[in-house]
Amino acid sequence: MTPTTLDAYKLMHNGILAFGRAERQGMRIDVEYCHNQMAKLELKIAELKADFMNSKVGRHWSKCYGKKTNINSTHQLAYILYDKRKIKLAKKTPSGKGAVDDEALGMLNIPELNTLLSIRKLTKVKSTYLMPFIREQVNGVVHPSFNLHLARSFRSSSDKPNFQNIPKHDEESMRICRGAIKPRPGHQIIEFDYKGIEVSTSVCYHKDPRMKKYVEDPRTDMHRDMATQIFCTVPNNILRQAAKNGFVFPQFYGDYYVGCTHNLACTWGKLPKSKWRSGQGIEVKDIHLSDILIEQGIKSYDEFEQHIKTIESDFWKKRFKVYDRWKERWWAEYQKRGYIEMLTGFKCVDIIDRKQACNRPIQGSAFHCLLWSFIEIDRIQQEEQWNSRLIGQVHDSLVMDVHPDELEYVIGTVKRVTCEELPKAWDWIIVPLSVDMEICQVDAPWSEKEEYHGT
DNA sequence: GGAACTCGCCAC
DNA sequence: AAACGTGGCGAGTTCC
Repeated sequence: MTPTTLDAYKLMHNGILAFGRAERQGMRIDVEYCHNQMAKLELKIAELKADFMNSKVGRHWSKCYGKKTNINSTHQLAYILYDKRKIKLAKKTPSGKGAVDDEALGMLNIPELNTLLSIRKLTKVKSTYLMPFIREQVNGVVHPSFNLHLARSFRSSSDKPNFQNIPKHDEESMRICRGAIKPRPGHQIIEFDYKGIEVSTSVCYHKDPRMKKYVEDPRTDMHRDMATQIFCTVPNNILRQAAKNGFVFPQFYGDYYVGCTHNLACTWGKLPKSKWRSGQGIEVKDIHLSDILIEQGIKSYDEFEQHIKTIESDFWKKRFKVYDRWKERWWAEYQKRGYIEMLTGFKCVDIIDRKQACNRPIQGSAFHCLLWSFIEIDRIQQEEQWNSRLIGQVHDSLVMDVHPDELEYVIGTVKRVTCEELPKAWDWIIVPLSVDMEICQVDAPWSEKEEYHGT
């Protein structure tokens, strides 16, 4: 039952064939829509650009660069802001120069820079998504590649066009980009995604009883508990999300309290890196975050950092101490043997550091769960000659183009394969699995997706 | 004229 | 001791 290297090989082999069929199937692109959206974006970008060039920074810029002024150039912008206008660096790039990314510009508090951020966002949508969709489509269909031989974590990657990074969280970008992707006529797009598959997979390695409980018992909620501890209040969904994306996942990936504090305070809590006053930060039930934390004796960013340091220590040394010990053992074993062995049968022979040694088996095996399911659903879809088709995959989710008459049957089959048959095939899976679903109406583009709870 | 680099940003 | 894991890719720039 424990997969061997031969099993691992077969997973790759069958995975490539299944992905090949999805690639050949491809997905419809509404080319006319793309052209219309691009025209709209160009107009908006031109307006915003005119605004910006009329501002103080904009005029200074064109005075320095004349005809060579390029609003897309980060180098030029950094030169104008930091060398010409002598603005104090808000932030540095990894190589130590003045940063001009979203966060850095936000911190400078110069109104026209917000215009620049809007321009960047729209330009990104146009040149990274809409233009490649048009470039890559053949007769209105794109055929994204899904690669199994590139990611060192044994995940997949996707290119030409990349199907795995289409905007989802920013509502406006999501609407424009996913609005271009449509099902075949008379069909509908459905996406199934494994709920918390990386956390579940990690439990299969370290078997931490407290994390196992969180994964097994639907009445418990790890992210909500962490949000309660971090923000010292009954958390709403925004704070829960903040705890999840600003603390829990970064901690799993190897971040530490300094980085997490920055995530939680600046990115999510909208709190400054200073002493806090009443009325700062996001609002939670009519109360500002700063007031909640000040009430608890956390009166400044530095005190919040100490608070998070304590929580980090509690997280690894008490709450999930079995997971913590597993990381030590796992790293020691890698150092001794020179490779790590995944529960899916893969040997990862590579020069890696501690974080990579602990992350790869988890990320890799979590993806292998999806891959196994993809292969099996692909097999059934052929054998039973479905009209519905697998068309893509995003690490922990699979995307299908389904005929409405087959919808209920497809959902039943996918749920059975992903949540029942997979754990039967791999007995190392010691936690229950579940999937969430998003579905679009017949003929509707992917932007119209909605959570689905039927059957 | 292309390779290689930096920076920035999208996804999980 | 140091400090976020895995990808793709566009745009600008520099080097050869």
